[in-house]
Amino acid sequence: MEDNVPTVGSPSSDHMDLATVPGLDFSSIPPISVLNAHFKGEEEDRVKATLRRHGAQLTADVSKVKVFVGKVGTRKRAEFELRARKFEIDEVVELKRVASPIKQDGIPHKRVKVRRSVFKPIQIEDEGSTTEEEVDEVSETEDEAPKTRDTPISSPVLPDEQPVPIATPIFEDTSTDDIIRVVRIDWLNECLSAGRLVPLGENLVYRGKVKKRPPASLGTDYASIKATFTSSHKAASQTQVATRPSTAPHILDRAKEDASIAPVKRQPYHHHGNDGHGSRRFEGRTFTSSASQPTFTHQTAHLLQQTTSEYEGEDTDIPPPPDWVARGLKYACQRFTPANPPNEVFIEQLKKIRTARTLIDDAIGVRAYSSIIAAIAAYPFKLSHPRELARLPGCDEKTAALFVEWKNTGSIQAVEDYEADEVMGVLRAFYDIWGVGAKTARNFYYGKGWRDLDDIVEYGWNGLDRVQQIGLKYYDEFLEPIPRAEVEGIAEVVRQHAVRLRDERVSVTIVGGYRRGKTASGDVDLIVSHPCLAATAHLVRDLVDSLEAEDWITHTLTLSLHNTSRGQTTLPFRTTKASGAGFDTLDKALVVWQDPAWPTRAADLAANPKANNPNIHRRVDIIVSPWRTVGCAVMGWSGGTTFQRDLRRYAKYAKGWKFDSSGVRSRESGEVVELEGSEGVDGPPEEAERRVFEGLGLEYVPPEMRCTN
DNA sequence: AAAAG
Repeated sequence: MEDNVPTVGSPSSDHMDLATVPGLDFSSIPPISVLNAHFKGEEEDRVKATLRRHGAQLTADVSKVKVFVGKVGTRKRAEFELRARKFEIDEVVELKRVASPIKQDGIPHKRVKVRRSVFKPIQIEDEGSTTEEEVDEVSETEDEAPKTRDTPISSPVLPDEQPVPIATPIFEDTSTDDIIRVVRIDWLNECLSAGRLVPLGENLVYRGKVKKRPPASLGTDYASIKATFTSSHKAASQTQVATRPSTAPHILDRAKEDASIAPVKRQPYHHHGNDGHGSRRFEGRTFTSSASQPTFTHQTAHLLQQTTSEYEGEDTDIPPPPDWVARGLKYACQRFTPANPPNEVFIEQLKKIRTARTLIDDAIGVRAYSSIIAAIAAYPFKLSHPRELARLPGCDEKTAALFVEWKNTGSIQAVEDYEADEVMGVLRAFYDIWGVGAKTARNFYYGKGWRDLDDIVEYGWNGLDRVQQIGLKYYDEFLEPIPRAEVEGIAEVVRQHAVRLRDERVSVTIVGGYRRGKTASGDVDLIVSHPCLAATAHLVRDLVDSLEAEDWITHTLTLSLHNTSRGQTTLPFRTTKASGAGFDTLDKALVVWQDPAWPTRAADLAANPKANNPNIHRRVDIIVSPWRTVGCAVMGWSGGTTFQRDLRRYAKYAKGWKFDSSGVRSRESGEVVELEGSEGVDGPPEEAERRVFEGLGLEYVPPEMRCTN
């Protein structure tokens, strides 16, 4: 496909032609620079070469550049790129566009959608690794990005904006202002196919007046990082003498700036979040995409070279790759991941970047970082050289660059930015409400204009659903870690009730973080089972009723009986899409738990029948599994998130199966694969779990070695 | 959209 597609004029510019088009001359256009975001491989070099061959004044000098070209789909993205390069744009000259529905009403959801599809996240090198449930994931993965526009393709620029398109020089400005433009790369292709300069039209994504240009840069870009990195020696000679721009004052400045525009509080109906610059400028900071972090890009080029040169000649000191790397095992379920790995401190930084990705609702970025984190967490040596890192699955030179930055400066700019960003703090607080995800958190901030939890309570309480109200009511309590002893106590209560409801043969297995060995858990996850198939039918409901009757359960957040209503069979493969990635395959109750007993209870109640129970509220998940698939249930609920995701991917790609906590099916025939026998195993659920590992062809991984998060 | 790992 690559070679057959006509290259010139390819709208995505993926195939910039190498030929020189006679008569095409860019020399009249102002100094131009290429935005490297979203470029793959040699692409950026090809674009630059093409421009150069046609006489363009290519420059890396931020004091001169007037035009940026790149894969930039939206105004917002353009703003971001400029901001990231430390341009201060004083005034945005709005491009008037015809009938752009999104622009008209500025619906935040749509903006998010558009923006998200525009940037390309860290790439994971292995073929299908970004996909778990490929249906919904592949579609939102890369490539379609540059084609996404926030205006209809045909929407012309209004006449007053570009008076007489063809006759007038394309980049002429009437004013003496320092005008900067961001132009979509497609324009270049259109020029190439036309054989002459064509009007910018819709390819002019952004135009603004520069208030302040950034200090002179190092002129190094990402391509050279890659080159340096891959070449492994002789880096020092290319190293330019340069110091890292002092970031501290900059951050402070911006923090101040941010504070100054920071919201007058309590204006729930005044949507200052949407329309002005106010909050939009917070979106898509450095952490939106490490693929395009010019802030550290040229700094890092230097740093990486520096590090690489520091390590020159020490290649032999790099430890041989661990067995799982050498054998090319790329799934987290194929290796041991302990709780406190040697590179924990670095991993903490990456987790913050991932959190930022979560909060900007960038699922792909979250997955990419999760893979990276999981791989590093399984790496048994303290990382000393970036090249060690880059051989791990999911990691590449960008990851290595982060490592170098962290190693050499003790911090990572993207993390600093995230932590200094007030908006992220607010979003994070909202996200921590049970029942509120990234979308809702963002809507609270950008849509409703709320700035803290009090705002929600004060202005939004009635708009919350029941579950969110509960989440907010017990906000602090749910964030309190639960000690192991208390987890065990809760499990024991559940067991007693289950025994009372059925018989002595019930089993309660504590899964989740507890089983991975955490000293304290965020919630309690229990798998309840019974060797008799009939005994587990409707058991969740019976349990909830019973525990509620004794005041252990104060609220039921969700109760699902899907499995029972299906006759407790393994979730069918090719079911309706709505049944999702397997969340509601087993019967379960997500409840709020509280110990009903307290020392002075009797007296308190005597004095006041409505006396308050002072005990802390806890989140408890009670999952009921039929015996014949408990192994899958226990396995599916014990690992860290990435372990689980990779387990599904492994089952899919290595076995052609669909793994689910309610069992395993063949993707080909749709038939149940009975890894635990048709009636389940004789031993305890842990024994059944071992059988599942065996059946999947996996080495047993003890739960304490599934700490991929 | 959100909940689980």
